[in-house]
Amino acid sequence: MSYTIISNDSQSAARAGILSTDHGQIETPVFMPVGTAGTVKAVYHRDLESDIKARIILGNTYHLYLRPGLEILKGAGGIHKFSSWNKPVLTDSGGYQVYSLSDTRKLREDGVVFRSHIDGSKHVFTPESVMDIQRIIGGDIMMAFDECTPFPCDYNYAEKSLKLTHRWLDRCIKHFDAQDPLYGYHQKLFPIVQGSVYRDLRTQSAETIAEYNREGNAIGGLSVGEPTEVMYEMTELVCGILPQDKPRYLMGVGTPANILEGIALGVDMFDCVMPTRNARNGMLFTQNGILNMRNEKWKDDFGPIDEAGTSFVDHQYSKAYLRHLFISKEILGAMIASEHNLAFYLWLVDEARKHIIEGDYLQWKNNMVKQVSQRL
RNA sequence: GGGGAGGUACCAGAGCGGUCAAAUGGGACAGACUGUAAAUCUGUUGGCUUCGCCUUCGGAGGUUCGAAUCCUCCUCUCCCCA
Repeated sequence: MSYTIISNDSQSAARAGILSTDHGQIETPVFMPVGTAGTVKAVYHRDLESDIKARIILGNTYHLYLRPGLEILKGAGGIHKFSSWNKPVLTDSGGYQVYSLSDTRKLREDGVVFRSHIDGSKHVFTPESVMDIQRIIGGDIMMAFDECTPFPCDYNYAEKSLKLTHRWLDRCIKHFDAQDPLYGYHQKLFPIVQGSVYRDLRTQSAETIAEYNREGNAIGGLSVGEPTEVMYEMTELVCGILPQDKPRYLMGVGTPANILEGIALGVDMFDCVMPTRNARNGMLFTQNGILNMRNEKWKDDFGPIDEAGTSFVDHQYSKAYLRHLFISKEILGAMIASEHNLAFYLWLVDEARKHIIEGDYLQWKNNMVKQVSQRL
């Protein structure tokens, strides 16, 4: 895997690049649709590839480990073959589940004891076992096992958690480097910066992670409820420390505006459930703003879903029809909205890339942030 | 013609003398959602000058300090028998 920067923006930290993997090249900045359980919910792989133009998708260690389980994944020959997705995959480590499933897990030095949310059974995740599991899942990019700290989070806990995450990182790297991939293509490991909302902890973490000099680096523990300005502040701080020549991945972010701001701060990769989850709940993101498709005002709007949209769904279906589908709780509504939102997100990062290369990113971004944040 | 059951908020449907502007569903409307335990969750849903007041439980009277709840008549619906 290699990362090549094509263009650096002169007015911001934004850059355009190409990340190469054995399953293909990823032009950055990029948005990675989330496919937790081996599926980007409600979207065909066919559409993900040709209509949405997804360049890489996510899978989740915790969820795939519980279902279908390692035997099946191994038997299938990894997640690409199992799900018939031949482009790159990034697997999250389960560190987010340490946060989101905090009611059903116990944190220890060695690792985390989880209670399965499916059947209550007990499972232990250690940095080593999480590396092994991600080898079996077979993602092109694997993530270090960390604790995503909650917000708010007091300083003492944030510091303690950060140190644990760093010790785990060291174990992840040692174990990862001692193992070969199982399916004949390369896998890379990205470490994750933590440190909550504290500048000194973030600095310390970013410096620690920079020293490992891995193929890419991630920023975690943000977009968990902290003020947006704090998220930007931490991102800027960390991007200033992480290696310039390696891709930076801001985990779990975010809204279209968050992504555009993140790019300006030097982030190359994003993922978020928002375009898919919110789509299933009736929310559409467009370059002109946000729509709640359940709202009564769309009931007789027979115009296209999004005149400026790049997906076929934008022109094939009307707002009135899509509203009807949501009001009627028809599955097709979730499918159309998910496809639209993802196509929009991919369009957005693609436009960002063009403007970085053309040299007017900042100006374009400032205008676009205003547009996409409007409520329609 | 005879016998029986019943008419409650947008719909269905509890309530059967005061704690009822009226349970619960559904529908409608609005909001939330950021490395997915989410096709989920939350709020509102008679009116108003909204810590209170006014008008509501088929219609009209009546009993009572007090009625959606009891009585009388009217009216409408459904079921059974002829």
